[in-house]
Amino acid sequence: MESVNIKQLAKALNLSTSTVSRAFRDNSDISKETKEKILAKAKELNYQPNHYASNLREQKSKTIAVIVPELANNFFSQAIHGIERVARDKGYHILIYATEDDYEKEVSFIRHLHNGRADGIIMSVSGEANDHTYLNELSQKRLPLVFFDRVYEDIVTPRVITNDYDSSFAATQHLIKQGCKQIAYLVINKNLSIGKFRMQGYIDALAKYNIPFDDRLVVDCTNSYKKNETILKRMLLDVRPDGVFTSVERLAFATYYACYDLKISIPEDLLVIGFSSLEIAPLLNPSLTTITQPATEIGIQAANLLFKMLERPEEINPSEKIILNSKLIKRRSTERN
Amino acid sequence: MESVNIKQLAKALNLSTSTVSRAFRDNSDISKETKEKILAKAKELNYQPNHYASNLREQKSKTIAVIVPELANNFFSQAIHGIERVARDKGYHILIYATEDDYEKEVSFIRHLHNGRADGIIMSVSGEANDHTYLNELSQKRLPLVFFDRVYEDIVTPRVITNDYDSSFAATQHLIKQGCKQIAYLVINKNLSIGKFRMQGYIDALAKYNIPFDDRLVVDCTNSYKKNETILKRMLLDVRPDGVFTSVERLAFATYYACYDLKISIPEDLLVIGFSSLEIAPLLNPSLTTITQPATEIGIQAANLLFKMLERPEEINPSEKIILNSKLIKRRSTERN
DNA sequence: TTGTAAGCGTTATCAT
DNA sequence: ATGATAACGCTTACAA
Repeated sequence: MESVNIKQLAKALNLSTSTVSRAFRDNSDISKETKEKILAKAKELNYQPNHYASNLREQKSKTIAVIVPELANNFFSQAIHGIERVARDKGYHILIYATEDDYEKEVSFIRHLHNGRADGIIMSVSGEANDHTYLNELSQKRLPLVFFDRVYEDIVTPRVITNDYDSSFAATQHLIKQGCKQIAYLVINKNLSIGKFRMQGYIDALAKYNIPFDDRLVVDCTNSYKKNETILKRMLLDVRPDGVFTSVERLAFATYYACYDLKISIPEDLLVIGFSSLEIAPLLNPSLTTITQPATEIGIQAANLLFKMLERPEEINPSEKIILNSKLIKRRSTERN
Repeated sequence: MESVNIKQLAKALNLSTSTVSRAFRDNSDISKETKEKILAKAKELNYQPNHYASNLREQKSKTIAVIVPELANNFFSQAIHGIERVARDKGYHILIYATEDDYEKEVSFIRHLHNGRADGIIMSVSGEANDHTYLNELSQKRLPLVFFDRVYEDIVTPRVITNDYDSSFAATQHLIKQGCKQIAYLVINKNLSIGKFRMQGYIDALAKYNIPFDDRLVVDCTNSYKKNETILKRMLLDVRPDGVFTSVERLAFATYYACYDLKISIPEDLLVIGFSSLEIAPLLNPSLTTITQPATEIGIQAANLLFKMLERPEEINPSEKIILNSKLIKRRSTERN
């Protein structure tokens, strides 16, 4: 890159670098004339202030890092979309990191972000391990962090989550009211906060309606399509549930596929409901009853929270928690004829 | 951020900053002992070399920028996923920019990237304007650029695309062989290269089977759900096509919604085929026949191309073009009973 | 093998 | 209103 720097621009104008620099920041004293002259010449020579130099000098990067478990995922891509909008408005740049649910990667990303690359972090955690102390390094060094959706309960930092317990309760209750007695609960990571809260809602709803809790109906799934297929098919055949509640979108799809294969028809033989951010849930066969999280809004709020931390840290309560409501949208997959 | 810098680390070890610096880059001469001592202390003090200082010094950022029209989109999120994997392997960071099909934003992003923030750009263009000369500034300054999927034909730079013409031809031919005589072609931006190639495939396939081309069957859609609904419903009622070919995933969904509303049944009354990266196309009602682009692979190849440009620029032909094949996957939406 | 010192491109402080 | 200069944290000749 043979790009123009401030010195060359200054020389071309017979001015000092300080004057030129001032032209690019509004505050300082500078005559309108020279400022205009400078900006014109800058455009002509295609001058862009080098961000690395500025960042080094100013000790901030105008950049935030977003860490998510995966990118090719409706929920996260919508959330990132929300974050992007807010960040763009503020003139911030966004670095993206995907952990692929790998704890090592998560730690490594976080560690490396401590070098000034980003002014703050918005993260949905991988949840694959129990030692989150490395995160406390963040708070020591005051690199602001906001969690969204998937959080670590033992780390104190602002977060944006949804009313998972209530939604789960409502979802389970909905199945019960539709006549289900044997409701399977599909989960990927029971240890994750989200897994726990969602599961508790399920358990409590069963209890409320005096439906006995059955171990075999709580199904631990994985991130592998194939394994899930095996696990699910076995469960569907062995335990014969009349309802399935999936704590994660992907598992609802897996259930559909399994049912197609096994000629179990939804909703005649089995009712299905799931957490999902899928916009085309109405187009599924049958249309899928969902608990829909306001994914974009979650991203927006998380970003707003982070910027509040950056701009007015004193106003932020470290245990601030924004809770948004998911919506239960009833569709054919839970309709009793 | 009160983080440790190289000076403090050096002082803590009674060494010079240069020695410490050397410990973090493999090439230089340094004794194993001191190196280990340094790395140990660095870990203890949680030292991370400041990237902005390094970047400034080395004149490179180990960062690439990815510019896409939208984030909450199957195709782009899969492509970004592919890019991410490659970049991560190379130790690069990724900046994300969404143009929302706004030409101004595209220009602004590109312009601002000329300040050293990124070493290269991977972009799928917005296609909203005809003046792309600003992009030539890139090649003057040698900020490497790779296009993927949506490209500007008049800019010479490496690109990764799919065999759009062939796929379109095949899709149209498929509909014809299924008995369609009145095939609508739904497009969002006819001027975009992708729009053109895909449309040409459609036109040529019609010609091959002596089906007259009908203006009214080429439907210009927008990015607005509502407007598309109106446009589509009117077309479906007025022109009464027996087949619909959508050049973009979203328009296939729009067609489904419109058909549901109008009680037009797919595939009995209307066959539908569309470009789409939707992984759950088999779950739609009816399952959707798709031309599926290898989205993740496109991202991977685009990233590989960019890194080749960065690492061995002399080996790269500026008009290099990688063409990947999409797959026509037949499903219920184009089945004649 | 290690240390010294210059410089990457900016911006802030202090003069003028 | 403008200019000179030091400093941000790091890397790399060059010197020792």
